[in-house]
Order: sequence, then C-alpha cells, then structure tokens
Amino acid sequence: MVDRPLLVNVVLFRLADDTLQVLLESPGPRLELPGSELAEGESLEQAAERAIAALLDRRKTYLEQLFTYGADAGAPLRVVYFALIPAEAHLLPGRPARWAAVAPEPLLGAEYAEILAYALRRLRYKLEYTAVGFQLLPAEFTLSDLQHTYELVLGERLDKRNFRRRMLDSGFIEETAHLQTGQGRPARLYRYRPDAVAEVKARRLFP
Amino acid sequence: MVDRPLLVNVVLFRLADDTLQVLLESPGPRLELPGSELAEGESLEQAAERAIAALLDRRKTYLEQLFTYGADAGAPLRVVYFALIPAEAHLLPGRPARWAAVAPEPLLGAEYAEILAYALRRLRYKLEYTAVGFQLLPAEFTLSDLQHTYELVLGERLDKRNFRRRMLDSGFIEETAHLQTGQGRPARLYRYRPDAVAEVKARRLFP
DNA sequence: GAAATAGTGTCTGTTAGACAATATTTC
DNA sequence: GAAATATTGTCTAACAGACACTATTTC
Repeated sequence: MVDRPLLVNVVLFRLADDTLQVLLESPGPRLELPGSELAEGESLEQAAERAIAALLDRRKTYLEQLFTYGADAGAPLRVVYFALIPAEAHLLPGRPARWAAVAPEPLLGAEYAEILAYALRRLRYKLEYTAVGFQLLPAEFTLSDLQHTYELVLGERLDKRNFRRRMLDSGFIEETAHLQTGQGRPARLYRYRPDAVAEVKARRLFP
Repeated sequence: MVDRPLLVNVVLFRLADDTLQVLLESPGPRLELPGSELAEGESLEQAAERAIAALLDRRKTYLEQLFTYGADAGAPLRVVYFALIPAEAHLLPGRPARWAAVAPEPLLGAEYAEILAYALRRLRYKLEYTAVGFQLLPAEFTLSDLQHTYELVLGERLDKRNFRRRMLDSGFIEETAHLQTGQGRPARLYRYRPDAVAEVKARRLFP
C-alpha cells in the first residue's frame, strides 16, 4: 500500500462587489486553495465540507467533485471539489483567507492556477447547461439579479428579453408574491423550483 | 496521514458482436472491474494504463478520468477511469477476464454496478456531444459502421440521412480514396480528422 | 418630470427532425 | 434479376438571436 498524502481541496466561488470571486488562503507567503488532508474515517465529501466549515459560517452549499489530480508521481494526490457560496456567507474570523477576484493572481502557485482555471471552465459550463446559477443567489431574486449572475460568471453581456423569455420558459423558476423595491420600478421576485428538471436538453450532434 | 488503500479502476468499453461490451474480471466468485493499487512513484493515469496493459495487447486507447469514489469512509478510495477499446484488441491469455454485454449483470457487485452505470452515462454523453465515437472503430470506417456504433452505444435507432448529413457537415471526418466491398454496393471509407474541433457547440440555455 | 429600473413582442435565418426513392454491387 | 447495401434531397416546425419601446416607481 502506498503512503502518499491525500489532500482534498475546495474551489469556493461567490459573487460579490460585481465580481466573481474565489476564496484563497495564505498560510505562508503564497496563496493556496483551501483544503485539508483526508482524515481517518471520513468520506471525501465530508473532508470537503469540513474544509468549508472551517472557513465560512454557512454549511449548505452546492458541492461538486471536480477532478483528482495525480499526474505528478511525486506530488500529493488532490481530490478537488468546487462549491458555490451565496454572498451572504461570512468568513470566520482569524483565518488567513480572503475573497479574490477570479483573475490572473500572481501569488497563486501554478498547480493551483491550473485547478482554478479548470474549475472556472466547469462552472461556466454548468451554468450554461444546467440550473446551477441559483446557488449563488439568495432564495428569492429578481430576474435582473439572475441575469447579472450569469453575465458575471460567463463574462459576457446577455440580451434581456431573450434571457427572460428563455428563463421563464425553462420552468426552472416560479414567481413569488413578493416585489423588491429600489430605485426604479419594483421588480418581481422569483424563486428556484427545486422540482424542476435540472438539465437542459442540449443540441445533440446526431439525430 | 491516513493509510487508506487507493485503487485505480478502469471501465473498458468496446463494440463487438453487435453489442456494447465491458471488460470484467473474476478473480474470485464475483465479477469486478479491472484495476490495481496505485504503485509507488506512479501517476494515476499510469496506474490506469498499467491495468489496461495487463489485460490487453493494445496500449493506445482513449482514457478519461471518470470519478473518485470515497463516499463510504470504510471503503478504499477508488479513482475510476474509462477507456474505449477498438474491437481488434485482444485479451492477453491466462487472465480471468471476459468481455460482457453492458446489461444488468447479477454477479457484479453493487459498487461496481454503480460505477459502470455512471461510466455508461458518461460515454453516451460524450458520444452525443463530442467526437469520441471514432475511438471504438478502426482507423478507416464506413458511415454505416459509424452509425451502427452510435446506435449501439446510445441504444436507439438513428435516421440514416440525417446522421450522414450532420456527420459530414460537422467536419469531423474526411473521405479516403478507399472503398469497402461486401454484400451490396461498396461503401466509401472515411477517417477521423484529428485536427477537427472535438467539441460540438451545444445549445445554451441562455442567449 | 426626470431618472432609474422593470417589463414586454416580433421578425428572420437556421436547424432539427421526418420522410422515400435511386444507385451500385454480388450471387 | 433478385438481394443487399450505399447514397442522396426536401419540406416543415421549432428555436436562436437580433432588435426598441412602454410601464412603474423614487426623488
């Protein structure tokens, strides 16, 4: 049996300050992705949740296994998860961690940068083809909020009319009785329908 | 550091005898998926390739990491890959392994059955949205062969005219100068274009 | 009433999907 | 010429994507 360290890392995304952000730790001079060694009698997912619970005051998140990195025979094995965190979650005090914009980060090691890039790719993919965007928003949200979420994650502008039409047609969301007031005309609040089919039927290559 | 066994399993698919088949081993009374423990100084992918090389006379295959199973804290960690094997590959002699139709297999343990079901789902998904089907065929193939491949994996009949049209329009394949003769009219042989973009642009949920 | 934001409908080009007849070979 | 297989084109309904104006609220 091989005695090789097994790490569980977590890429935590959130939307705040009009930016897609990722949680980075700086225990030393360099930035790292949060994580920990797999503990005795613990599942992989539990280890990921433990790493999140050590950083945030919120437990319930969208969590998905990303990949297991073990290409370099010398390096530790890394099982990487990614998670979506609503903006309301707070960092626990006393942790050398901060939310950083998803962007080239010179202090992030190359191995972590590769993982982060892949996680972002998967997040965008997920967002386009499934109904995962709600995990970044509060339970009730306006269609403008939702569109903004998509625009930030995908990094492109979306057409308002087409967005609303397709989002409503998809059946993923439903109206609530509530309105959100603000600067201009109040906006209808919607909520995610957990019973909706989460996968979009995408175009197949073959008939 | 936790001292937990780390296994690398491989789900090997091939098409033969008009069936989608998977390679199963029977070292004991039950059937299992091939695999081995991760060896010292070895990458995950190398371990998967080693497990394949121990069974088949062909090394070069399509190999993709599927998932890492570690939900049960008591069980070993399993990094699972899936691979596509052309029908020409031969089983090495003296191995307690056989190709079995992908179907409910009573002798296959529940954990393996779950893995196999997921691998099949991923294979179908891959086939629909990327150009991976060629990995199950010889270098040159007819459009009928290719359609047959898709029909077997997807488990449904496809319309010939639409299939050919879209496959040719996709640019994934190109004509060769060769024909395959047989019972009826000879068929044009095609080959995969490795330089083609492998991903299909699928329909997005949002504009 | 000015500023801000929410909300709504139509048109066009492309594509998915359904559908059947002809062409070329072997035996 | 019968049997087997390969090859080819059209039509329609649905959808993607482009596009601009009206409605409702606050200050």
